Amino acid sequence: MFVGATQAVAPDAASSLKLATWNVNSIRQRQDLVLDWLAREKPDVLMMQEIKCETAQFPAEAFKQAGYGCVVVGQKSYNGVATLVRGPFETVTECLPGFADDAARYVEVRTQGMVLGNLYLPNGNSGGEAGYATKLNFLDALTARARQMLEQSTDFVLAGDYNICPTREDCAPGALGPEDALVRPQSRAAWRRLCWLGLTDALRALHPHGEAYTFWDYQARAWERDCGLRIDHMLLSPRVAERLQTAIPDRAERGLPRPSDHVPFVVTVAGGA
DNA sequence: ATGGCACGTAGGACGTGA
Repeated sequence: MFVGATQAVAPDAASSLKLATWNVNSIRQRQDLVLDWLAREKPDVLMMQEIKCETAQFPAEAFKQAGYGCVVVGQKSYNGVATLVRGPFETVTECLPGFADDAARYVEVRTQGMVLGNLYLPNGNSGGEAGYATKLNFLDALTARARQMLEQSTDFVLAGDYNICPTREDCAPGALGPEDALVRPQSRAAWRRLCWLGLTDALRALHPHGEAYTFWDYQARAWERDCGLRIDHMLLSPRVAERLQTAIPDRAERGLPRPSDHVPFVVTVAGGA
């Protein structure tokens, strides 16, 4: 087979991999909305956060009928993550190595030749300084995990609700005070330490500037005023970053009835073949 | 500045979210 001139990599549904992350704010409240979205968008993988239920309460059967296998790490009332995968996969870990906390905030799967970490970072605004320290500890452990996978030459994506606005333009004017845990300098410094391992912020790699919010508060008519935040992210390891095609927050989802306060963030990468 | 909204746990308000 003749290999001709280099061709621009164009998004191609047949050969590209579609990955999504979405903080659903209770899967029991959002089940039908998520199923509708899956039927429309047909991602290969959906990483969900804040499912807010115990593992046994997760509607796994409904998603199975929609064509997805799932791994669920739930707990009562709060937190909880679940990853839906079309096609074969295996679970790598159901907790973040090096983070000593029983909160359900991390799950990792291997599929399509890469490791996909699904994470829900502590908000950091509750529990005083100890609560904030937990957020930084999680980021330290995540950074160590990323470093380990880089050393092993593993292709990976770290996706989820980071609860960090990386820069000023990721936070609408007046949306948060300067002391908020989502914008505190220490939070942003920890984000940069993670990125500086050599990871690529999928959204900013393709859209270096401008608003790309993924969250609008339920309060104060935040959606109507477009008073949003960019806090849901995907970080790509180097070889995955070279395959990056698109990165789009699905804003339309926020305007539907009874939405989550977060919208899906969708990234496509060229297929392995 | 003030948390005004939504969720789960309750079967009242309250903690949490960001």
